[in-house]
Amino acid sequence: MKTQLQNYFNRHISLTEAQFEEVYSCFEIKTYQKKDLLLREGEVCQHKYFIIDGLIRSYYIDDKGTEKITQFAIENWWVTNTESFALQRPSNINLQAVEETTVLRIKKDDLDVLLVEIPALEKFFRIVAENMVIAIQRRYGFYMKMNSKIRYEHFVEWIPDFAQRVPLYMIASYLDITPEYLSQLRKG
Amino acid sequence: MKTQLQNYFNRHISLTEAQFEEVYSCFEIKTYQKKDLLLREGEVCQHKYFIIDGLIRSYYIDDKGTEKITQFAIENWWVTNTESFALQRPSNINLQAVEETTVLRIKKDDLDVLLVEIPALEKFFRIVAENMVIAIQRRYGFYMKMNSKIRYEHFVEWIPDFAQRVPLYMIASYLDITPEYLSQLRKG
DNA sequence: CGGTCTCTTGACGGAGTTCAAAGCTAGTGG
DNA sequence: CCACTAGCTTTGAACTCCGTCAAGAGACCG
Repeated sequence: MKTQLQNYFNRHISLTEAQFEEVYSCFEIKTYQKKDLLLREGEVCQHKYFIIDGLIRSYYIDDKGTEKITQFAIENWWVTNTESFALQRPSNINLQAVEETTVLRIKKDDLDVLLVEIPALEKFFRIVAENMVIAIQRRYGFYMKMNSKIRYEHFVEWIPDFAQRVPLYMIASYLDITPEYLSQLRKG
Repeated sequence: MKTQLQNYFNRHISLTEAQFEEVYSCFEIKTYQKKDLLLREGEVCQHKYFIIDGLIRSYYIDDKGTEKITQFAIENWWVTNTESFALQRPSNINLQAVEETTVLRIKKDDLDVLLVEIPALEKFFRIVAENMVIAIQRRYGFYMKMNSKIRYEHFVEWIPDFAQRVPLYMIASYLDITPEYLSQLRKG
């Protein structure tokens, strides 16, 4: 658990043992049961979460009362609602555990202090943010180019892991297809 | 021009006069004519651009040979192809001046050096990257929720500036509508 | 003026949604 | 170990939004 986080930091920056200890001491271990909410729509997001094990989804409820999934995240991913966290505004999405999920989480206040004390962390989170930009752009780029069928095939092929662990109707929602139409696609 | 950049830095961090001079000395002034390319598909993106004046679009050509616009940027915005720049991979998009455009640009190599010498810049670009995440998520979030008509109305109302300076068919492309259908929408 | 770039019109077709209903499946309690 | 229920997936028919194609009308520029 501790080494899992440490390995992640070491991918991008090098912290001394003492520095990492200081960082780690700011994190809190939390386990969420299936369907527990990490963040509720309307609340201000106070944490960044590093997923040790499990699966988180980010979703909102549209005008018609339908759940719309905007993101999945698994082991070794960072999750938060960037907008709510950075600007300290009410969140427009929910974060929910799809499975039983264990995370290391850090409070915004603690992170702000750490960023001042250990400037290398600025670089770390800059890179994390840039990678997020790249990931989001890739996703929506692909998304706009391809039709539903190809989106689904790509999803299954590219992240088979998710296809196993997540019910179909959630995949449909994430791909912005109705479950009914996805059903059609899987037939033919 | 110099103060325009300085003001932008000061929004997020405070640099001493000497530090800013060092930073500024790494930037180069460039003016592009209408239709000039700042970055061509297939090239590796070597610069971040800060727009002093003008209007840039980011686009690619799809399978059918149609231009697809993924982004507009104007005065006081940063532009680059994040993926190509950060990972030093061939770009999948073009950056082009829609009007005559003046920018301050910085090379990746020079920026990398600056980031080491002036760690405050790490914070600056972390925030810029986070803001980009927020902007992209807002855009595509809105995008997925709303139909073409509302997307167009929102675009005109929200950024009337662009609606003035950019031909309709580019707006259509950006909103992922055909020019023909946009024409329909504007009628009714 | 002639050409190129931009915007509009209308007929048609297709991808994907909606609605209503039924079939499956797995977990739960008796 | 069976029965029941809630959660998940499938079906099919009607409908809608939006793209495609082909053509024409302005508008701007040399």
